[in-house]
Amino acid sequence: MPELPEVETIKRDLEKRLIGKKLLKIETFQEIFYSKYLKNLDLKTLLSQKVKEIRRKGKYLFFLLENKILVFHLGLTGALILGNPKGANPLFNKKHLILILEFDDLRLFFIDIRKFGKVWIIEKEKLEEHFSFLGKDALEISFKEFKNLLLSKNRLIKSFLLDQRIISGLGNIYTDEILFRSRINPLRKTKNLSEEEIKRIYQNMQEVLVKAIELRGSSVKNYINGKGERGTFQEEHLVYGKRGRPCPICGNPLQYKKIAQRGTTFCSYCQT
DNA sequence: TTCAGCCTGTCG
DNA sequence: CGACAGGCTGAA
Repeated sequence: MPELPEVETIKRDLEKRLIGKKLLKIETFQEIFYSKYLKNLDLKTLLSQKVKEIRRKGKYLFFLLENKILVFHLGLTGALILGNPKGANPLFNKKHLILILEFDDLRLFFIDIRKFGKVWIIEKEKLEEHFSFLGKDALEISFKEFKNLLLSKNRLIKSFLLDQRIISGLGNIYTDEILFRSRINPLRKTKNLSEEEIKRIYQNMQEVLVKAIELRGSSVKNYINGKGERGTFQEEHLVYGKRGRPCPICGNPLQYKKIAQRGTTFCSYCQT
């Protein structure tokens, strides 16, 4: 579900309304909640703290409270919605509700159909330490760093881009879109890429992500933003979810193959 | 580096 | 019914 552009959209929606608000109450709705969602529990320690800041790195969201940090990872189908998700949101179903965070005059709903999401609480000073495993955010990394990382590995470019420990934020939609626009076959090994090819990948990565954020993310199925609305970048998808359909450049049917354990759609003629 | 497994839903 | 789905983990 949410990749960098979707998580960024949610972040922007939430920070607009939550900064400075005080957390008054937390309700949980799943029996499995404590074991599955929360790494270290004790939600009570969060109460009566104000939201100072909301940050994102890769696909992680951090709510910085006064002396704790509440961390979310939305997995495949997690959603964070301000206001009551009933009504406008067709996705809403009580059995997918995981928790409600009640702020001064607002309620934040965390819902998750497939329950692959995660929530945990960390100490304020431990943010760096806990997330040092995570690679630089795809929008923050420089071309030079990107190129050096890429040449230091010898892996399939698709699996390289998906590996959150190297660069964070890309998932299956955006890697396929970036590789198609860069005319690079997802099976290429990183070490064999030329400077010019690396540049294409880097530039398309920046452009696709920026454009997708502008359009408030891709809603293929379940994704909705912090206001409970769909994004529109799916209308710009050239290959993702279009296997068998004609390649928008050459017209040959788009190929589909499992690469790096993920369904991958690409054009074997245009992507070399 | 592969692979099942974690879950629920949809589509053919 | 099987195949597949915006992700990630831990074990073989």
